[in-house]
Amino acid sequence: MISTPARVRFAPSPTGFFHIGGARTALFNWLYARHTGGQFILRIEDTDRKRFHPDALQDHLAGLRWLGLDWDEGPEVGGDYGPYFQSQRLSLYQEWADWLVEQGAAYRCYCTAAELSEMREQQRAGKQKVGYDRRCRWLSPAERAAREAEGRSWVIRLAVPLDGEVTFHDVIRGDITYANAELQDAVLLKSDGWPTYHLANVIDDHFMKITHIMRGDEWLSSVPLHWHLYRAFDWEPPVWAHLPVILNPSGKGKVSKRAIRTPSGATIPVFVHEYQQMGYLAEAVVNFLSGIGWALDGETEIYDRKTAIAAFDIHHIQASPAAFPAEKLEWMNGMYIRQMADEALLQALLPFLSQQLGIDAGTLAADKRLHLLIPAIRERMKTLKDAGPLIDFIWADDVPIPTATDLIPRKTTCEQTCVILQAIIERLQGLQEWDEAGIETALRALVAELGVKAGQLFNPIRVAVTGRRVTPPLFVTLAAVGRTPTIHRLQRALQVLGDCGEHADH
RNA sequence: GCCCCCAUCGUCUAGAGGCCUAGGAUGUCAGCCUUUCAAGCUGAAGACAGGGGUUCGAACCCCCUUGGGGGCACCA
Repeated sequence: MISTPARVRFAPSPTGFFHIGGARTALFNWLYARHTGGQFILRIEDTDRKRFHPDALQDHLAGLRWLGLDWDEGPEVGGDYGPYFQSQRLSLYQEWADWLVEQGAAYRCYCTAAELSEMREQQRAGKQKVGYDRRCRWLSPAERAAREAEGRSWVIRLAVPLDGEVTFHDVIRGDITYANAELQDAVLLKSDGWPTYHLANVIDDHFMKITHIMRGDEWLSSVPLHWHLYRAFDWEPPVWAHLPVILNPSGKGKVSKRAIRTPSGATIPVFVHEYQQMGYLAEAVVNFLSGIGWALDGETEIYDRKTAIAAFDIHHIQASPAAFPAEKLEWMNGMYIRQMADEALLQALLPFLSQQLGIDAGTLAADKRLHLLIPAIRERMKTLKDAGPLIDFIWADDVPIPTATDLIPRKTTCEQTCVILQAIIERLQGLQEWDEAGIETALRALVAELGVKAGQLFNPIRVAVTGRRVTPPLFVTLAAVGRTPTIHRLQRALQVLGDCGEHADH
């Protein structure tokens, strides 16, 4: 497919942390830029000084980098169309807002917050439509002069047409028509001289030569306003593509800014850095996110980003909202973990294990037991966080003393278990090499010699040595635990069983 | 309340009028494998919201209803 290089942007506002829904928007923009051989631009929309959060910018940059969504222009990399912080472009917005006023396409409004809220109050009381009544739009030059003389502050509002309608095109949804009468004379420049989103995004997209706007569907209703702005400036609007919102997994309501709620009542985090901290792989998250609102071919679920880039098509993005498929991410992350090479998995695991086990990462990296265990636990993990609880007993000074109930297999008596354990101890003590293969050979031979079922012999060992009923595969586990602790714990289990009279019925 | 958008298995999706007795995935359930738990393999149940049109023919086009979502700030 031949497409002209697109210039697209991701334009987060540093008022909060990088949200998983924002990551999907960023990803789609990035995929489209890479697909067309164009540019992915990162622009920081920091015009809300009240809600500014000092850590938000770094959180976004770190999150994008973690996901591997590299930007061609923006913070820390620069570019020919900067600055890429709106707070550094204020004079540009002011200049063009003034120009609009000169052209008669916008006007100064002197209403105070108190006046506006009183107006809304009255509208509600009178069951009228709530919205700015344009009282300042019709002010005479003398009235304006009077207000300015009073030293009243003002905002600049767009003078939208009072009748007629506007029809614009959205790639994903087709033509959409709004009646101008439904539109507000929106504020373009605030009284502090800072622009609102409406003004800033139109001006920046124009001067940054943005060709396609891909953003959340919550912006759809402000497009008519933007359309009028483009027309007032006599600028060509970019192509609009409004992405479907991501809903809660229940399908009820937009995913919140704080936590995702599952039908079972559990909550799932929403920030990109939380997914990283929870042990999700960036590649899995990217793969997963690409499948919300878009599909590679309708068949393939696991694919790398190169494949996604090659196939990404803006025209095949779904228009309907999608519930966040949380269980699918779990599965997919597990798939990615299973595909990792031992060494790569080990490296990915180190920070998590180090924290969970309280052991220095360097020490862990050099620990042969960990290397032994990696292949054994890989398919038991859904996230990188799952490894620790699976193997922590290896580094524990001691393990819980098992109960007789746990030690004695089904359809086996206490006496039989004791006999089996005794035989195991002797056999393991006499083992030449303490490694997985040697242990397995010896124990399987013992199963045959004693004429018992494999489980009758293996399960007591598992419980005795690890204190758990569920563990990684037995032989590699024993190899990792080591001979001395293994024998010791087996002997201790024998003591637990002690006088079998108490457990005779088992 | 007003405006706009949306509507395929529980969920993510394929489907651009005949390839559809609707495909894939996840989740669920069952069987196999098996030293536990997983993983893996096999199988099962599971959807075109409803009603009208248009057409020889509709999941796909139009209308209505219903349901869901989004927006109505000197926030983005």
